[in-house]
Amino acid sequence: MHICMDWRSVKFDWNRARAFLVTAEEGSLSAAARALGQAQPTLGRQVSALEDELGLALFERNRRGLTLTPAGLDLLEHVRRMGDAATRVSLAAAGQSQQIEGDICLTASDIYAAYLLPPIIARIRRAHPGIRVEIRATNDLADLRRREADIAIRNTRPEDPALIARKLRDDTARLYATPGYLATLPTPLTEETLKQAKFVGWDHGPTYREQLAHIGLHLEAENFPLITADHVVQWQLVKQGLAIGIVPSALGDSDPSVQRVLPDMPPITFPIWLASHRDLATSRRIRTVFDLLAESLSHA
Amino acid sequence: MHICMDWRSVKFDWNRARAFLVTAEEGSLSAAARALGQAQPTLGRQVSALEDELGLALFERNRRGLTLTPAGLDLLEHVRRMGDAATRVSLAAAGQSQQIEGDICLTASDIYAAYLLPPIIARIRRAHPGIRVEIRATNDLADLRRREADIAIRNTRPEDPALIARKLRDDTARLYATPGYLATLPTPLTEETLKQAKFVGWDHGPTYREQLAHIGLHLEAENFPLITADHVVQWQLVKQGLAIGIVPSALGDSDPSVQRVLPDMPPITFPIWLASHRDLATSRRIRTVFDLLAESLSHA
DNA sequence: GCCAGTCCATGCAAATATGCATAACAGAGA
DNA sequence: TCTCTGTTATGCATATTTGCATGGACTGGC
Repeated sequence: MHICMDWRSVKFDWNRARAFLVTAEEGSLSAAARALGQAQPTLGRQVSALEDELGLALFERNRRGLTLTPAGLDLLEHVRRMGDAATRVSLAAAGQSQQIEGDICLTASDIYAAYLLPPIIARIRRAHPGIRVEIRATNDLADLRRREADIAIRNTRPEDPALIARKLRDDTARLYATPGYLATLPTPLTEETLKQAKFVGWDHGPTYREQLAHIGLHLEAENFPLITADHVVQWQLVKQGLAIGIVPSALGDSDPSVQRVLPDMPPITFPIWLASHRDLATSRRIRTVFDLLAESLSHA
Repeated sequence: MHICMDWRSVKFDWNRARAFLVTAEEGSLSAAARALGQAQPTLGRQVSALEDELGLALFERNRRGLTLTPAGLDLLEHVRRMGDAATRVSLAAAGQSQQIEGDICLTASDIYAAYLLPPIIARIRRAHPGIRVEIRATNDLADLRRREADIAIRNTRPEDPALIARKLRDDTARLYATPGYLATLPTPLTEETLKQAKFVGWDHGPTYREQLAHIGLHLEAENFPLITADHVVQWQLVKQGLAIGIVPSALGDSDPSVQRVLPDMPPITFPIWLASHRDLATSRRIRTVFDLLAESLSHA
């Protein structure tokens, strides 16, 4: 420790710096307020107070919002570093926490979150009522480095070395449709006649078709009149009898309103991975949930 | 900007992190409160609140003070990074400031601060009444990187590349004593007979004697019955007629109560440097004071 | 041209944090 | 042993900050 360290440079209100950071990153006071769970006037006043404190205009106030001044832009760079350090503080703190009680945030693809996770969440809640679980259902990979979630369930191998990951098992998905829809197709149904059927697709690109080509189904763009990146919507469309869709076997088989298309066709297989930030692994709560998830998910 | 960045990891109260940092660095809540200009209960409550927020014990509360827990120690490391970033924010902000009004902190050796600086400060205040000047009189080099001061007057060449430095001129110091004291010495006074005189020294080490050896005066430890690192005290001892001391020529010559010892002896010379942090050079206020100091100090 | 949706600024009441005064306690030194 | 200086904790009155409910201004779509 320094003999007589003075904290002149550290005396300014750090929360105001945070307000500035989030406002600048989010682009508006209102958005920042939403992100931070505070009121918009609060953020506005905090930013103004910071400007007064530093004697510096950080934003230019237009009618239509705020734009950073050059000074603000320069400062933002430094405040970002502060934010990064804050993230690491938070990570380390969560990792140190040995309490079972507290919040935990899981992320999974929408369909896993909707149909696979709920019974497991119930089990977690039963075992540890002190844990509050937040579920982030999204198909883009949440950034665990930035702590957008504590634990992620993914279907690809996480490559980030900052993460610890465990492969649980391989899951399978198959083609499903309602009997009503299948009746509209030519019989007998083969991989060849299936080319006249309609499918629900992921996206407009070719990746989905390539996936299907893997299991011997060569389709064209015309086969995909319905496109949605949301798997739950996909599943509901299939249940409505509008098209054939790829659905996780566990979900498809458990619903009597649909049946497998070409039951003898090999399924699509994909891995189930569980991932968490390395620094969080020391947290008792996160460890507990991680293990419970692993245990629950690994046997199909 | 990320599509839907969430600020979960940034939501915790940053001021509490600051409270923790300063408390840990200063060693006690009271010291931290003093350093931060807040009340001790405030710091205590902020730290407690942080502990609650993180669900983590950071300090062990003894009756006699606080000691970091292992978790606190681990966290401190990360919070330090936040503090460093905060320092840089402050530096950048100060550098961006184009206001003349505001605070500025100078540092100089005690004797320069006491006898050289005041008239120059008066000049600064006359020219720019909006500037408030704080003077940090200390003989250890203030750390400009940590912004313990904005501008430093030093007698050695600043080597830190983060600083901008300007050599103003060489200053001289000579041996002074009161006529009364000199009368007690053998006559005629020569470099040889001077070996029987007493001197005021800096420290117990040999550096002071080496300085004197440079100008042809070879003395022993016995010549230094008075030791003080404080030059102002040194000067007062000389004026009391207790011993011979090295005093900046400007100061010694201006005081009729003392006179040069061996007037023909070459003076000790040392440079006067002005230094400031590179990031601060863009500040109009600091630039202004820097230039004023340079102008005032460069002609003897 | 109007309407819905977005943004920021301001007034005011309620919640929150702060500072002061004080208590209780531990060690150093006379 | 007693004082003196240092620490942290607590009660309470006061400042400060916050959130809610507005108002005003702009954009884009119909």
